[in-house]
Amino acid sequence: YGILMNCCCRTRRPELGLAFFGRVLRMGLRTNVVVATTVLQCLCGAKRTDEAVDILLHRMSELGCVPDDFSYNIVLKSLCDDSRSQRALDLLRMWENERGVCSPNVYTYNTVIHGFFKEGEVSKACNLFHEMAQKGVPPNVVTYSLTIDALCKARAMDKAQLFLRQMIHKGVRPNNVTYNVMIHGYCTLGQWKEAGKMFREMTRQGLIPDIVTWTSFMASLCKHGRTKEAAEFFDSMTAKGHKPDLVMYHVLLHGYATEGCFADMINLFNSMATKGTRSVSRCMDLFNSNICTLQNG
DNA sequence: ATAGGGTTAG
Repeated sequence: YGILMNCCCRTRRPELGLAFFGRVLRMGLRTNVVVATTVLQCLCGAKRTDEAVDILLHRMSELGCVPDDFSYNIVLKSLCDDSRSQRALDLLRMWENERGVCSPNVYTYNTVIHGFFKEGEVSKACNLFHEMAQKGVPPNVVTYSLTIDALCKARAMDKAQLFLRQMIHKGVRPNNVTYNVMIHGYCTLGQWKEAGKMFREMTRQGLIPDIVTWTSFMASLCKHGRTKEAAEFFDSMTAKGHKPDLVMYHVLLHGYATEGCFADMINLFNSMATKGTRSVSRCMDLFNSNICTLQNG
């Protein structure tokens, strides 16, 4: 019945899963941590976080199963998504004090750090960043990436750059996400030259820019009144058979709309039905030449 | 079974 619960949860019918779970309990069937955690996922997916907290803290032990790290992390994420990261931190503290079989792991810290950054609680996020390392949970590529992202969004590109160097120094390899947030940060500020540097560093590491790299590049062009260049980039992409996704269309459509290019909008709208491929790896040279053009112009 | 990146509308 765990599988059935999971289905209810994933098909966005949490109430079905919960009703079913209630029946299972009334029938006197035993449950275990995995199934109980699926119930937590159901509740959190239905934005019923408080009930999930209640089950986590009280009902699970009544049912004879001890919450594990997955159970906690799912509820913590839900609290953070509700912009209640401080409540999440309180729960994390309770968990630590229980001194049970498991303790907060890298997922836990990443979840709450991300929550604090999202709420603008920068110092609380930074405190946790330092705390996790002290407690023997080293920050990983996700921790660094979300921290760098927060710095970029605060327009603190120098600090973001320092964190990037620090992670490399500590042996944590940046990935696409890491470089994408850096490139996005520089492009947003119109610092095309710096963005180009990041792009080259990224490819030098053997990383292949993806649809997110291209989309944020195009969006920045549009925001700087250079929709025409974004459109050219887009056209050369599609001409090579790469299939843009919905977000990319939105970006360009919005760019056209802003500049009053309604005929182009209609054309693009009609071409959305055209087929293409998903691969974007061959866009690298395109991006490179675009960046070069921008630097020279 | 859990964590991070791109867009728009209002």
